[in-house]
Amino acid sequence: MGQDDETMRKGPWTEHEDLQLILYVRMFGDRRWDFIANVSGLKRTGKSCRLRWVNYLHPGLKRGKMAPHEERLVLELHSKFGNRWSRIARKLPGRTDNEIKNYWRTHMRKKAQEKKKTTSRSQSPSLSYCSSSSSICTNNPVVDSMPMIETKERSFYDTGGVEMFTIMKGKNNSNNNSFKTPTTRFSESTDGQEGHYSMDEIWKDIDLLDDSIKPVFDPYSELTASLTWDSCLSTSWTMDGQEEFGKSMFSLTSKEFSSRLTD
DNA sequence: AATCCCTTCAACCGCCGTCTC
DNA sequence: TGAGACGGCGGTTGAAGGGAT
Repeated sequence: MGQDDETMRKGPWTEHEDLQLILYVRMFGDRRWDFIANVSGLKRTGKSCRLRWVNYLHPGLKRGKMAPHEERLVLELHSKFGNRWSRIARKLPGRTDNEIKNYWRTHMRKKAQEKKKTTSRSQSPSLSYCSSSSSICTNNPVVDSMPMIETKERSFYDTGGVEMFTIMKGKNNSNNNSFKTPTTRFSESTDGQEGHYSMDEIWKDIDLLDDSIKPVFDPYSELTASLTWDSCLSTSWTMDGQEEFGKSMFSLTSKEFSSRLTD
C-alpha cells in the first residue's frame, strides 16, 4: 500500500466512508481490497475495508437476534468444527463469522455462569447448550439436513462486484426488512464528523444514486460487463488506468459522482 | 439523577495460507 | 523456487447502550 500507517484512519466508519466503500465495491467487486482502499481515497487499509464490507455493509446480511434454529445450529456446528467461525458462518446464510463469534462468546459466558450456579447448588452438571437432538457429534441430522449455502468454500458474502448489486437492488426495491440495521447506535451525523447514522439512510442514498448510475451499472448491460474486474483486466485498462479513474472519482460529492458516471 | 456494572458488537491485530511475479 | 503482497481467519479489545443500584 502506498499510504503510510500514520495517515490511516481507524475506529468507527462514517456514513461518507460507507457510501464511498459501497460505490467502489460496486465498481470493482469485493475482491481487491487494497486496490479499493487506494482508489477510493478512503484512508483505510484494505483489510479494514474488507471487514467493514463483510461484517456490516454487505447487502446479504441478516440483522437482529439469532433465531432459535440458528442458535441451535451454531451450537451444533461448533461442536463439529470448533472455533472455525468462518466455516460455521458459511452454513448460516446472512450471518458473519464475527457475529457468530461474538454470539458464541456471549452465549458461552452465560452458560458458564449458569453452570457455575447450578453446579454450586447441586452436583449435577448441566450441558444445557447441547440441544437434546444433538450431542457432541458429527452426522448431526439437523446440521446435515440444512440447505447448504456453502459454495465451494466461498462465503455467502463473497459475491463479487456487479452481481452483488443486483441483490442489493432487490433488497431495496422489495422493501423487505432483511437488512434492517438496528439504529440504536446510529443517529444522524450532520456535520461530516465521525458520526452515527442509520443504514436506512445509507440505503436511501444508494437508491438515489442507483437511479443515476443504473445505465452504467445495470448488470445486464454491456456497459456493466465492461466494468467488471475481469473484463478490466482483459481490456486495455491498466491498473494505473483504474487507479486514476478511481482517484478522479474521489473527492466528488455523491451527486457529482453519479453525474460523472452517467456522462 | 448519577454512576456502576454487564452485555453487545464493531473494529483492530497478528498470524497463516495462497497467489503472483 | 523464493520473496513479497494480499486476503482470510481467529482472537482480542474497547466503546456504547442499557439495566441495576
